[in-house]
Amino acid sequence: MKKIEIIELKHLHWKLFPEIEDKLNSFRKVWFEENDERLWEELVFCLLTPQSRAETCWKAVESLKSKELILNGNEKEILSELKGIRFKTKKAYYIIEARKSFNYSGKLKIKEILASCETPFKMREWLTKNVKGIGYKEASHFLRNIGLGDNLAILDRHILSFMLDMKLIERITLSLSKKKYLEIEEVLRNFSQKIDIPLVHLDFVLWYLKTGRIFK
DNA sequence: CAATGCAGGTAAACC
DNA sequence: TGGTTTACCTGCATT
Repeated sequence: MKKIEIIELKHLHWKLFPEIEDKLNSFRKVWFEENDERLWEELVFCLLTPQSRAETCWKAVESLKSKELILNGNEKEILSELKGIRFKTKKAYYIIEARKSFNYSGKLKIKEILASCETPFKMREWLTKNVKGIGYKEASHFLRNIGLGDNLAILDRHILSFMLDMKLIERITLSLSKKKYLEIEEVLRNFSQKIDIPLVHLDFVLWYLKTGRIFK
């Protein structure tokens, strides 16, 4: 990716702002208007995403839905729908484990549990502690996708290499501990204020710069 | 074509 | 105890 100038970022953001807001509003509807099944689909998607293509993961989620396996399929059945997804054996296991942990006498209870956490920040803590396969990056991704990610950073490889370019961080480490994640997130939060682009918008702006598209 | 390198992470093992 | 390394596993681009 070519060197990005801050002025260019601001300009780009101004141009993309309405589209990004539309997208964010559609995410917000998930939390405020949709049911637990819909939240579960997003969580499954985020469990599949690491090191795999978003498009392939969406197809897998759609396939699980259409075959009515996403709520009831066993590990083997779920696995059979995860074609093309990296670490699928482990991910099928994570999906089963997560579904069990949200299951209260046959009913999924995600919204209620998250709501009891009170803030998105605490929800993220809860998710990383209680859902195997979900770390800070994917928890932030999930919360963003259901409309609660306004003050969270999704520190993926692209964002980190951007931060490196901008000299916001010194190096990219192989894995981020909780402490490190929160530190770097705070740096990006401050940067987003400085350049007057909301933290949750930054991800889309950079993605657009790289791919020419808003949606990911 | 085969070999190689490396992706939009996380948990667990390892000092 | 906490930072660092490794296993997980496959598709795809590059050589």
